[in-house]
This record gives sequence, structure tokens and C-alpha cells, in this order.
Amino acid sequence: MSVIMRVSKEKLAENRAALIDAASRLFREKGIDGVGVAEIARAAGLTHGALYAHFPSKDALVAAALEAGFGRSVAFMRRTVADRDPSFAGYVDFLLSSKMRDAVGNGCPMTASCSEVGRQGEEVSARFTEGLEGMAAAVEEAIGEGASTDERRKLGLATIAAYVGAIAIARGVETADPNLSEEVIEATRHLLKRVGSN
Amino acid sequence: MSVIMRVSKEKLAENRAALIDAASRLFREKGIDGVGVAEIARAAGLTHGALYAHFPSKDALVAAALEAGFGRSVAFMRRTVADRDPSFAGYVDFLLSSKMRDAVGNGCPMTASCSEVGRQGEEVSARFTEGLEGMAAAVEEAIGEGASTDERRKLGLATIAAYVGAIAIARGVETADPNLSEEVIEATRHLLKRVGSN
DNA sequence: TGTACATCAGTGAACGCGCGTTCACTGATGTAC
DNA sequence: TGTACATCAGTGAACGCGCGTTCACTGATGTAC
Repeated sequence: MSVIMRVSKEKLAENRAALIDAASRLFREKGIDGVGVAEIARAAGLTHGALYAHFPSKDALVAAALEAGFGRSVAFMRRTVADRDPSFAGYVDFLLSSKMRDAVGNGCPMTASCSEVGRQGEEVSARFTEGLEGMAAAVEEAIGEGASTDERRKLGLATIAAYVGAIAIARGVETADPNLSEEVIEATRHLLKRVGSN
Repeated sequence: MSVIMRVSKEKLAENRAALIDAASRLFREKGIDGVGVAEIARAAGLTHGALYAHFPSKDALVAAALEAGFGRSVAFMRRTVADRDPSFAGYVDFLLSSKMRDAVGNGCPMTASCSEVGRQGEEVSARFTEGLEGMAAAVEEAIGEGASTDERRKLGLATIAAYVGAIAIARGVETADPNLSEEVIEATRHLLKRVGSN
């Protein structure tokens, strides 16, 4: 077979991006412990050996995938909410929806991996922390000026927490009880709107 | 070596309980995909082969472990809150605390596995659903009679969602930012108390 | 601009290991007489 | 109550497979002259 070695700088960057994209998607779909490096490399059109030319370990790839996933996710959220209803209620509607629950592979890394990151390395925890701050900051900015800085910060963080729990639970119960899945999302959206309007 | 076969009915029940206990603890500590059946059997003082005399598959063991974990977890919550402050605020204080975050191995199965159950089988989803209903019911009962049945149900579910998200996130960011970990719990506790007192 | 050559991204075989599951076998327990 | 024997929980070797990681090798790219 004709094997192509030593690739152009352009192709190198492309391959790296493909690895991160594939990892990001597969980790969200199957869990961090649920995908192997070989499957990720294959999905990126490479062999597993090549992965180690880009990342020193699977943990480093997890961190890179998390960072990329959050970057895309936060940007998409800001853009969508800005176009639709750039208020706190707009964020609540965006975050607490069945569309959000169904977006697993290209959804938010936080809802997909929340109960797994606590068991990963330091680098992963650091990227997860940045992701949380990024999401909370976006929500905070949309909270009315009536609230104090402290109140806004608290509401921003608590909104993300409620969102993550609701979507993760909604995914967990969906197979057994689709109605309950909707109910959890609706109940959490209701609670947040009640608080948002003081 | 002197190998003991065919065990008494008493020992049989003991072994089954030991398997479920070990599985329940290890799944919470290391994740469902993070522990193998051999490790669980070893922790229960058995070999992996014996596990299949009790459960047809790992998935069935996961379901049994989830059921047992929720049973114990809900009972402990009810007892503790009843002794301390049997109000909605009492539940919020119990659920949103750093003690809850630190109780991983013997804590709540929901916070430990929320982002993993969506990828398991039907039986697991069913047990997870029952666990959610059990926790929400306990919280609902403590909500003041001023609220309508619908409002109480909604607040019960949303409280569990917020709790699960906050504790899972608090665990995820703890390594990288312990202060933020506390902040998320505190912010969520604050939000829920604000809503609870209307 | 043309030539010689060092670099290094990617390949694919191999490392030791653990995974979930199966199964022939064992022998104390529990039962039938 | 005593004896004969069927049951079946538990053992441990084995199944095929995938895991994360390493490494000798390849050869087009990019660079130095």
C-alpha cells in the first residue's frame, strides 16, 4: 500500500483539529471512559500512533477536547441568545429545552461529562473550570442591573448548576420515562424564570 | 488450597449483599465504566465467576447497585433532615453542602453517575427514574402548604436538578479551584432558599 | 533557483494488561427417604 | 434420626477483544547551502 508520511504544516494542523473534533464529539456521545484512543484516531482518519505525535496522553487529549468543546459551545450560546432574546430569560429558554437535552454529540461538554471530570486529571479539571466561568459570565451579563454584583454572580453560577443537573437527569430518565424527562426540564426552567424576575 | 463450594442460604444472601454494596461504592467512586466486574467481586471477597450466579450481566448489577444506593441514600436523607430541620430549607441545607460534595463513595448515586446513566441500558434508566422520584417526593413533602400541588411538584424536581448539577460541578472544579467549588454550592443553596421562602 | 539532507508526522506491530462473559469442575448444603 | 444423593454457589482457567502507550521505521516536507 502507498503510505503517506511527513505531512505538510497545513495538513498537520488539519489533522490536529480533526483529532480534537472527533475526541470532543465521541467523549460527549460515549463518555470519556467509553471511547478509546484508537476509535478517536480512526474517526479523524489517522492511526492511534499518530495521536501521540499531537498529545502526550489521553488525558491531554481530553483536556484539549474539553477546551475546544467549551469554546464552541459558549460562542454558540452567546450568538443564539443575542439573536433571539438577550435577557436572563433568553438564557433560561436556551439552556432548559428538550433541544438541549437531545444535542448530545455536539452539545455542551458540561452536561455530557459533569460526573466524569471529577475523576480525571488536573489539566481536565482546569479546562472544566474555565468552561464553567465562561458560561456563568455569559449568563451574568444578561442579568438586569437591579441586582448587586454578588447577586448576579450567584445567580449566574446557580443557573448553570441547575441547567447541568436538569439536562443530565433528563437524559438519564428519558429511556424509562420520557414525560418525566420533559417535566424536569420544564420545572427547572420555571424555577429559574421565577427567580430571574425577582 | 482448600476451596469452599456450595454455600449456605445465609452466606448466599450475604454474598449477594456484599456484591451489591461493593458495586454501589465502587461505581460512585470510579464511575460505572471505571470499574470492572473482577474488582467488584474481589472487593466482595469472591471471584468474578461467582458474580454471574447472582446477576446475568454487569448491566443488571449496575441496576441493582443503583436501586440499593438510592434506597439507602433517600432513607438517610429523610432521617437526617427529620432530626435536624424538617422544612424545605432543611432539605436545601442538607443537599447543598461541602459535606455532600465530599461524600463520594457513600454518597448519592445521582450526583455520582448523572452523566453516565444516559448511556446505560433500560433497567438502569428505570432504577434511576425511581431514585429521582424518591428524592423529589421527600423534598415535596417538606414544601409549605401555601404552594399548589403543581408548584410543589415543580419545586421538588427543580431542587433535585439544581442539587445534582451543583454537586457534580463542585466535584469537577475542586482540583483546579476549591474556592469556586464552594461558591457553586453556596450560590445554588442561596437560589433555592430564595425561592423556597417565596 | 537547484540540490542535498535533516526533520518529524504518521504507520503499524507489539507491549502488558484488564475487560465482560463462559464453562467444566468441585463439594458442602439441603432434601428425600 | 441416619443415610444417600441431587443441587448449585463458587472457583479459576480460558475466550476474544480492546485498552493506553511505545517504538523502529518510512519518506515527503521544509531548510540550508
